[in-house]
Amino acid sequence: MVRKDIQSRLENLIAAAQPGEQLPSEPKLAKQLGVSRATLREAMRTFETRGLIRRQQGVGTFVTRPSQVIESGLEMLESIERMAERIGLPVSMGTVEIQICLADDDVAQRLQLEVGSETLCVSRVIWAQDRPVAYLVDTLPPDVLPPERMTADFTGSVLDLLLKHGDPPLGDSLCEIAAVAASPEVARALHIQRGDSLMMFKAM
Amino acid sequence: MVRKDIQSRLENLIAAAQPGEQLPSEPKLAKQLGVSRATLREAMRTFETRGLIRRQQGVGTFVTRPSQVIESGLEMLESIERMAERIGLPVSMGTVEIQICLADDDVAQRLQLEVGSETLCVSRVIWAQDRPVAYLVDTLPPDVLPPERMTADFTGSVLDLLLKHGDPPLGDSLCEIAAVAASPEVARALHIQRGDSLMMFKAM
DNA sequence: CCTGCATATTTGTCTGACAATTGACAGTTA
DNA sequence: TAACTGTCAATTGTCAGACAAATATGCAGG
Repeated sequence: MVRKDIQSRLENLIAAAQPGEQLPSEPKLAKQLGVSRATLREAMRTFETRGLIRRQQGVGTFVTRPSQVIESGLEMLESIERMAERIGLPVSMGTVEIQICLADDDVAQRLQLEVGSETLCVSRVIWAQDRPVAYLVDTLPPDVLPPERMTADFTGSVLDLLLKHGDPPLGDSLCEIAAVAASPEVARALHIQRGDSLMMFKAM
Repeated sequence: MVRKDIQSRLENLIAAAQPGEQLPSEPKLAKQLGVSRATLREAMRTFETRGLIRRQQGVGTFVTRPSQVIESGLEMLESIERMAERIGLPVSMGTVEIQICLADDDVAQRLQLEVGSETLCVSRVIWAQDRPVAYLVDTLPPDVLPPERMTADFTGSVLDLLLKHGDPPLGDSLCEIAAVAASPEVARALHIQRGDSLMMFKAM
């Protein structure tokens, strides 16, 4: 249980460090923790995978700002952009895909439409610091929003748009999230492993 | 760009493998990919961190993709813990509340029970770093689990309990998450403002 | 059938070395 | 002076081989 030990010690070290701070070099850290450099590197690799540190050859290892995904849990309804703005994270939207979908059974019932009627499906990937953080699918009844407004300059979230247009969103809006296996298309868009479980947001 | 290369190749290899399948041993894989074992291990460590593989000393490396749609509801809790773990956030469970609820229309239909029959409702708050991130409600048919086992020492997740008792997870478990306004009781438990929007997990 | 026990296999860790990249600094030149 | 260049040190990335630890497997003996 050597690696796990130094992993927790490293965790504390990283947690105590300021964002952007440079960690000691690997040989120093390895000697300081009493493990070989290989073991230290494997532990460091986990933190790099988790996005806690950034390593650059010839420069050093630096502590990055911890992701705030968890904290978003309660304010999920708040737009991701707002959240990112609050914490100062650069967020960009990836490929925006707008399709006309036919309402299936479930959608039709929730939106009080007829099965097979046309709905507006807006799907997009949201990036934060070169990492995909969300794959968002919005299903809208076509009369809520004219499509030309979307295609024009669509930078905000659907929620923002709805708020801007004065529609009462909170009354009967429903957000359903399901853990689904990433389809090949989604996996490619997100650069994640196909089959990875991810959260799918179905907001109506 | 050696590690990244073999990382993508490994990604394909893992994606093509069946869940539970054993990968070739590290020396073989390293030779096959043309890298040293240390480099291979660092790449493998990333997959282990992401939960795609499981390694056991003396046994081997196995692909552990939980692509089962079953237990999707219970998986949600696991994904929260895993997500938090990936970011390095300590997650704990708050007040566990167990009630006998009467199945309403929706619940009865999903669990294939009669409307009004008794069900076991387990609700609890999940904390991550002193912040409530989820309010989770599990509804179980009463014959799945005797209540006295719950009240005794309930520290793990429902999933742990079910697995421990050897009960096969129901084939059509469902997880529904809705954004609801916090009721006064919930608001008090969460120490948030009444009326705040939060995510409610309904797992069956 | 079961119980030890030796053995092979596999992952975990260590050691030392070299390669690749980058930043800093002194030296050179227009 | 300002810009460019080459050298050097520091740091991460990769490599090779070895041994330790854990586990499964087959075998002998009860």
